[in-house]
Amino acid sequence: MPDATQPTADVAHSAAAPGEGRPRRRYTIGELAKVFEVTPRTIRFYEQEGLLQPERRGQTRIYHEKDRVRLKLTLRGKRLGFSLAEIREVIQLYDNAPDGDERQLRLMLDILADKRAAMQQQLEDIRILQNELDDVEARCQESLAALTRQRNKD
Amino acid sequence: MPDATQPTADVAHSAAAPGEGRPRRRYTIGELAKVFEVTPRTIRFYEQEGLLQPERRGQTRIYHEKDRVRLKLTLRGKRLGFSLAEIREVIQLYDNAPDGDERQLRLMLDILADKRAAMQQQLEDIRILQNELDDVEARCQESLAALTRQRNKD
DNA sequence: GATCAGCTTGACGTTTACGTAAAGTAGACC
DNA sequence: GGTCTACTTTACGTAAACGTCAAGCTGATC
Repeated sequence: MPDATQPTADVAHSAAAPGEGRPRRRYTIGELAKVFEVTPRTIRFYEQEGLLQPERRGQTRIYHEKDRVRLKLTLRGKRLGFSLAEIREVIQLYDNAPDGDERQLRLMLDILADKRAAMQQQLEDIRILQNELDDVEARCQESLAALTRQRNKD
Repeated sequence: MPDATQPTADVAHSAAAPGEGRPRRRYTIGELAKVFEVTPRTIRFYEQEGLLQPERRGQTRIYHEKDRVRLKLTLRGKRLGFSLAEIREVIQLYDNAPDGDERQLRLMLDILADKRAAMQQQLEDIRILQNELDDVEARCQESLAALTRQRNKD
């Protein structure tokens, strides 16, 4: 099932560098994993698939806000049934502002239209499924009410 | 990507039995496959997974309206990122009107609430993703407009 | 009656998205 | 300096959802 749980995803832990204006939060892989309720393995895998590009301090990875946002986007995409490859596409859309080429821009707009159509279809699908759930629930409630009436007859 | 294409799924082919009121449509596996744009293999697999129970005429499968509806439901579920196991659950919810047991009924209502929560989360996810797409599109349009202005300066 | 399209059942292969275990490293603490 | 804990890479394993043969049956048509 597309998991309905969504993390608040804001932890206060690493310190701001002294004399620095913005907090400039940094995360270890374990912290991010805990926050989003995934395993470190998953996060490394996403990196391997080109969805994340954390900084390296020697051998260990250091994640910044950008990475956190990307991970969040990734998990959201997964809840919507996107494959990692598709999510990567979206991410590349997102931070490739193709300023130069007009052909590129038009292509991008086309792709966006496609994604938008997919979203639209999803909305429709959800609407229908919700109706079906309503249906089942109504029948359940009815059965339950019938049972209760039955019992009160005594 | 959750496929945005959705088949109209109404073909006129098999005949109604003579003297019968309703059309009583029947489908071969190939017909269903074509209508929904999946392979026969997929449909057999869904049967193996307990999502479909077509009639058998000797060795060959015969699909009725009920099967068509189930297949449609299944594909809709897939577009929403449900696993086949979860879809089977929903289907069982759908045609198990548990008239008898109160405990069963209450459990069913709980499960329904869960599914409903998942749907709700999906709606939220879609809303957010649509906003992000809007964002990217706006940037694209802006770049494009800038290019056009540039060109018109000549 | 041969051929052909479309159905059937195995059975093994493939992709995706990780899980899991092994073996090593690096910093913090006693 | 030993011990933890949390990180690292490498590598093999696995579940889900089919794809892809292979080999055979079956009804229609030439």
